[in-house]
Parts: sequence; C-alpha cells; structure tokens
Amino acid sequence: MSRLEEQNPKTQENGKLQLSETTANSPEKYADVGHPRTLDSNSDSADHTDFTADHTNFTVPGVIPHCSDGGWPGYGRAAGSSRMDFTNYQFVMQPHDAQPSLHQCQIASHGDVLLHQSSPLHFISPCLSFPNNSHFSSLGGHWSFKGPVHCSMYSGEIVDAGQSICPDTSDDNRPETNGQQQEALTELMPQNQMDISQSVMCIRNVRGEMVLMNNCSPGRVLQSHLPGHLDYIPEDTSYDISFKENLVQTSSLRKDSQSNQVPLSLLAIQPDQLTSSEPPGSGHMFNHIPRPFSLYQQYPKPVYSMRLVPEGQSTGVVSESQCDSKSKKPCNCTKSQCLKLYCDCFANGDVCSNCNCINCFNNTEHELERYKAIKFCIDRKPEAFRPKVGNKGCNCKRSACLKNYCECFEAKIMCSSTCKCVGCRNYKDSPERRNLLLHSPDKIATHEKEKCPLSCITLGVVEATCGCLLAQAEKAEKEDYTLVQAEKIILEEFGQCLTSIFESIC
DNA sequence: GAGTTTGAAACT
DNA sequence: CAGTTTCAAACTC
Repeated sequence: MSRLEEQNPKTQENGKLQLSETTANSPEKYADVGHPRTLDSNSDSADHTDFTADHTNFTVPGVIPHCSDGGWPGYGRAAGSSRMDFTNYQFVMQPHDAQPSLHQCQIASHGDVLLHQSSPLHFISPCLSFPNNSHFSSLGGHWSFKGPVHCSMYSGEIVDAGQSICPDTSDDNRPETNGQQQEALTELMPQNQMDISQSVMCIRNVRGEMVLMNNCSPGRVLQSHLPGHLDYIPEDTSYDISFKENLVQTSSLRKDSQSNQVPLSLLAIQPDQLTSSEPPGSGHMFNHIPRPFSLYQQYPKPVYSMRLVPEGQSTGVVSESQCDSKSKKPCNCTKSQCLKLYCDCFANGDVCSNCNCINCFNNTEHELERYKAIKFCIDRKPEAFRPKVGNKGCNCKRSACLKNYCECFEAKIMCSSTCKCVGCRNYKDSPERRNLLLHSPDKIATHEKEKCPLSCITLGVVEATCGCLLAQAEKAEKEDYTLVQAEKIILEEFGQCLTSIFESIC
C-alpha cells in the first residue's frame, strides 16, 4: 500500500483502513506505458558507434557520452532534476585483428539472481560465441522481454538486460563442486530463461539502482580476449575494470560483434556512480553467492551498482544503512541449518556471517545445499524470496500490530487491506499507535518519515518511471532515432511520469 | 540470560 | 485450505 493510500482511506473497518485504489504506483496507473521491451539485436540498424580512424578510441553516442564538462546530456537533467554527475568516460578499443591484450579481473563468484517462472519479466538470452572462437561464449546476441514491462514489478525483480560472461570451461582450477553446482543451478532455472549460471544481469534493486551481476565461481579469473577490450583503466579500483569489461560485453549485444553497436538501453548505466559492496583490494571482492532479493536488510552484493537516482537521494524506500551488509542482524538459528525461511539471513538472501547460528549450512562452504534449499523454497512458493511487506501483509492476532512481532510494524509501515490481522492498531489515526510513537522517540523518527509528501515516490514509482524511460530508449534504438531524438522522447516520457506523480500527490 | 510470547514458516 | 507443529525473533522479567 502506498502512502497515498494511507492518506486517502475510504473507510475504516475492523480497525483496518480500507483504502483508495488510486495510487501513484498502482500497476494500472502505468499499465499503458508497459511497452513491449524488445531489443532486436539482430537488426542491422545504423551504426551508432563513432570510431576514430585508428580504432583505438570510440565513444558511444547515446550511451555514455564523453562530455567535456563531465556531465551527461541525457538523463539526470530532465525536468529540472538535479544533474547526475558523470565523469568523463571513454572506451578504448583495439582493432579487431589486433592481438588481444589480457585483462584479468575477478568477477562475481556465483549467481546472484534466481529467476522463477512467475516472474513478470523473463529473459531470452542465448549465449553466442565470439567470432574469434574464444571460449567466451559471451554476449547473448539477442535479448528481449517476453512480455510487456510490468511497471508494478516487485522489488529486486529483473528489469533490464542480462548478458553473459561465460567462464572458461576448461578452467582446471574450477572447484570440484562446480559441476554439481552448475547442475543445481540449472535445476533452478526454468526453461526459456537465461542461464544465470553463466550470466551477467542488469537488474534494478529496491534502491532504484541498476545492478549488474554475474555468476562465476569463486575466485575465478576472467581473462578477457574480447575483440574490443578496454585499455582505459581508471586509477581507482579494479571494480571499474570489471565494470567496463562487462559493459563492453554487455554493450555488444549484437550477434555481429563487428558492428560495435551499443543498445541505447544502456543509457541507464552511469559508470561513475558505481558502488561496490567490498573494498578494493579485498581479494575476494565479488565473492558472494546466489541470493534472492528481499526488501529489507541486505541485498545481493552488486558487482556493479549504478544508481538511477543521484547519490544521496533516497528512493524513500530503504535507507542506506538498511542496505548495509554490516547492519545485518546475526541470526541465532539452531535447528533449521539456516536453510529455511525461518532464518532471516536465508530469507533475505544473505549468507550467514558473524551469526550465532548452530550447524549452519547457509554459507559458502555448503553452496550446493544452499542452492537446493533455495530451489526447494522457490518450487514450493515462487514468491518465497520476494518482498513480503506490502505484498502479503501480516497476520497478527495478539500484538495489535504494534510490536515488532508484526512484520508491518517492524518494517515501519502501516497495515493495509492486504493484512489479515486481528485487532490491528497499526493504522494512520490509531490512538494507540500515536501514543506508542509519542513514547518512543526513536520510533517517531522512522515512522514520521512516512508523512513526508515525497514518500509517495515509492520504489514502485521509481521502477515504473525507469521502466518507462527504458522503454523509450529501446524504442529509440529500435527505430534508429538520433541521439537528439532519443533524448527528446525520453525526456518527454520523464515529464509525463513526473506529471503523473505530481497529479497523484495532489 | 532464561523463560515466555508471538507470528511466520513448515508440515499434515 | 485449514489446522497443527516448528521455529526463531521479540519481548519480559
């Protein structure tokens, strides 16, 4: 339930609000903008890439322009919004017939995303080999959404392209369990969906960030033999190396990698806003394991995290601290082996770390068991790892929904019509709730945030808006729009989204 | 820290 | 789907 709903209750029944159906982030609201999202990678549209004569430098018009002022003429400046800061960014490529140089960078250790059949968005992403017969079968040449974008998509669901970085299958250093692991992973993947075990995905997390994730084995070294590899390496960290490495691959969505065309949809990527969950030099910077998503606590550690909102601006959904892995509460499981949803770590897609659990299998040492447990949960309940709060509602009977037993209260949201609670006092005008908050200043701080008018800009709204913008970007690409034309329709779309949001607020 | 309460998850 | 059991977190003392 959105804050708008909370502010516009129709009736109150049995201590529970009956709410208006008109919301800023309702699926219906954006249903008309759920354009089919198809990137026709096979199309031979105009070459958008501008190469210099020596083929050593190129910029990607419409994707990540190399702007002299460090800015970006596209997103971020729309409708008077604060400009997202972009640093100069330039890809450097070698001629295709040049001896490929070697990049080495560690990439994510495992799969990060579990797709399930019920997910509104499915990828179709065959892996294709590079023309140089490299063992990298990278870069699905074609990707598309199987259906229209569901602008009301759940948090953490995949909303954008996934591309593959396929590891060296002859890697002798692969852990012995990898075969089993791959098998388990394969079992996890429904048909017609991309092979997440060998993939890089671009997803949007609950904070409105675009997050690329890949799925390789721990410590695996990716040796890049890309025909168009990156020589330009920022000084800072290898994260950016990884990012660019993958961005180049991700950018090469065409079957014909010689075309060097880059989908306009990659407009969403903002390289200088990358964040990483682990510090440089950690030696295991991407050593994390597959994890589904949840609304609270920790999220899949991104290999590359690209914010869609300017740094420092919250989506109003989850605070930074909530997402900080360091803030993850340790579990105390004793009987579940931390492989059931009783375990908060497991339920949140986290591996146990610094927990007090006993006989824990939710760790990197028991990946196979963990994979199977995840599969089991998803098989039984496809939405098992989806955000629960706001989608399911609580079922409290004795706590009046005013204690942390109540998931809604714990999540600092009011109960909604989706809840099945009895004797609920967790609604807007509840005297008990008000009294409780008055006597708990710490709770006031968090609960009162809900009253912020901007709180209606929920994750759903952000996702819907981003979906609309991406749809326009893809449309522009498909129809061979010029950069100016593309920017125009995207900005117009953004304006319409803002108008819709504004109208919803008012 | 031990015991109790609570509600979600798991099971039947 | 409903009822029961299991489980771990929240809470109380």
